[in-house]
Amino acid sequence: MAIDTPKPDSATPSRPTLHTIAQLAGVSHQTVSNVLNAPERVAPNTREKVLAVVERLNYRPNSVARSLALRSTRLISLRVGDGKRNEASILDPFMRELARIGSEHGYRIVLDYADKTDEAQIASFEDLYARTAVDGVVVVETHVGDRRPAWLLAHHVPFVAFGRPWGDLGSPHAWVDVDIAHGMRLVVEHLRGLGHSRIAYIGPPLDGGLEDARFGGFADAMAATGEPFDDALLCRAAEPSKIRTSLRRMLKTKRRPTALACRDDSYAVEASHVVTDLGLTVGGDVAVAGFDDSELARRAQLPLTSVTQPISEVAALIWKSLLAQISGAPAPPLHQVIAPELVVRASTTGA
Amino acid sequence: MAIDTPKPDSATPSRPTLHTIAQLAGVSHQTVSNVLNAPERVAPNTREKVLAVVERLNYRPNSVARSLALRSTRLISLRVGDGKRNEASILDPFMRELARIGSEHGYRIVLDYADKTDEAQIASFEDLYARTAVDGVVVVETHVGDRRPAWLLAHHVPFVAFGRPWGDLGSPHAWVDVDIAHGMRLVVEHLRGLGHSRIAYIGPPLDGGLEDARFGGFADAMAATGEPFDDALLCRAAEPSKIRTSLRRMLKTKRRPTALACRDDSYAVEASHVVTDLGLTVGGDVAVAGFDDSELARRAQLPLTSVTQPISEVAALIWKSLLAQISGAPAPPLHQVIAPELVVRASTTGA
DNA sequence: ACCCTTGATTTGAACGCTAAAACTCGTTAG
DNA sequence: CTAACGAGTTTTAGCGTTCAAATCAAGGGT
Repeated sequence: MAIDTPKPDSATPSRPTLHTIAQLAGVSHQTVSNVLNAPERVAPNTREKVLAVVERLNYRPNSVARSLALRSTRLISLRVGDGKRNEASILDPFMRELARIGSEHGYRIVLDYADKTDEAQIASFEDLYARTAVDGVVVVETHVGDRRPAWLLAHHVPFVAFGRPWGDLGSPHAWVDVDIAHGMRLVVEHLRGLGHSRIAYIGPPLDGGLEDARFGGFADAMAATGEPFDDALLCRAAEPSKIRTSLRRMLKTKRRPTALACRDDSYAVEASHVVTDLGLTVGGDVAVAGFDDSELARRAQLPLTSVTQPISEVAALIWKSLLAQISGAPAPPLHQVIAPELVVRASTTGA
Repeated sequence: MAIDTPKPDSATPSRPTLHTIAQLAGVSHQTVSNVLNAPERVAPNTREKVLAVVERLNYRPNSVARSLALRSTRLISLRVGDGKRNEASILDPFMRELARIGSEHGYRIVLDYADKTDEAQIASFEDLYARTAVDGVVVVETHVGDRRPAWLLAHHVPFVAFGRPWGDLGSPHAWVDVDIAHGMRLVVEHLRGLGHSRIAYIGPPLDGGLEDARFGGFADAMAATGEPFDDALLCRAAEPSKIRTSLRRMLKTKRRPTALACRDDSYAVEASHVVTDLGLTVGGDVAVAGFDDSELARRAQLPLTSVTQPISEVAALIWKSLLAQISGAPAPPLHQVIAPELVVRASTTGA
């Protein structure tokens, strides 16, 4: 058995392989593999002998070769966009959290760039699938009429959606979502507890999905805790400038709201600006509550009462389901809503 | 030549391989490979024949097998942390931009979780290196005494740093950085142009690197454009609360500053709050300028004048250098500072 | 007619790993 | 005394590509 003549002095010293270790330890390559993957199969003293060499050369199995043999990349795809049109600020910390938890299981997140449209994302999935480039996918920003879950399901790609399947909660795919209605209820109960009865809702137009749930949660909680919601106190627009003018008008009316429940921190910040511009005080004259507990909320002039998105729990559940799907264990798909929590700050209680 | 008996009806239909295509097209697997990678080598009519099958089956070469044969993963590692301690907000859009540009070259960004310490990150590199898990690395948040570049250099790992090598600008590794001194000069010139002579600097303590450059750029520009910087107008602290008390005191003095140049938008937001708390107006009584042009700046009560971080250009240069290093082309390492631009908003010009 | 070239294609080996089958050899049972 | 066993180990055969060398067919020149 000829021993490879080592290359003279290549710039990049070639890394050791199973074969290298095997030769140095005087065993076969498979024994080395066993030491690493199924130590109980090999006799204690050969194990020691092999491990000594492994450690000396700081050997680690080549992950590409491993992926080929095992048909598993240990990579999960997460789509990113150009971030131009206000892609939810909650996604960045979520991404980190996914990466963090994944690393505990030997998995990594790979960023796949694609436009926001379902078609673009499905084209991306198609590519990843055909090339077996990832073991699974995390889908974010689900919406009404979302075509992605059906495609992934049809192609047996392991995936979990962050966001419920609008329209069909019983869809046979795994998803996790935050209980927005509950979050809104917490906001309403908090404001009611402070004595507010005229509470306005500030948000974007309905979309048949997420926005309906947010507003619906708010309206339901209003009805359940006292005087139901008064439509005159609705301020709904997509553009910040429209929000401003519309809210300004509302705040000038005789029976103006004493509290504003906002769709998210971004709207809440906008609303706060209007309040102070009118010479009113946030937290004093008008209570303002946001949603998401983003940096925006924490860093506002008067820190905003908000609702935390439990992204750690969401990420943990997503991994749990993903890993289960990948391992092929037959299990009922994950369908879970997680209750968020209220964070009370000065914007509702006053300074 | 026996044709594989197709498995009856496996749940996941196995994807076509080169071999599959070859059989259906009646050629050898290598010809199929050539059609895909070096079309000029194969006769036009066989090419057509093969392409027809490729398209019919929607075949794409398995990227793992390709990686193994080519010894290239087309993956670049970017470290992420838990985001707990305020990891620069500029990094999130930067990450997206890296992913976007990479996708144009068939490369992807993979998130590798590691603590902020150099040691933790080097341990991560070591692992990636030994397993040949990536083709290169993007290093961010360089600092004084950074141990990462030396390690990567010693192991011939292609990498580019976003951030100059503090202490040794001639270091033989590739880096890109934003010309912070120039950014500060733009701020100072802008404020001078508005007639301000008493301009304060608000920032964290010096660190011998980045912070010195920021403050130095400011002080130099001050000296170059009129009255040099007055040490009494320095407000330096790491904690937001200390910034607040210290700035409050400064603004109550007889010769208070009429403008505040801040280390970044985060400090600027903090400073703005102090200004309005004292009953003064931002943009009127006191001009406030930030740095980074982050969401915080755009969404402030009075939008902040700030300095844009040219992350698109930075990302583009990083890819250019990375790809060059990976291709092995001998080229002088990239050492480049990019000039940022000033974005004037109401916080300095008044509403 | 013969050899040499050229272009198109195929064959064989390699990339570095794992799974499964095959082999060794000291024990134990029949 | 031999057959069966089983723990430990090696051998063989992939995984799906690419690269390098080998083969083949068709001309072209002498």
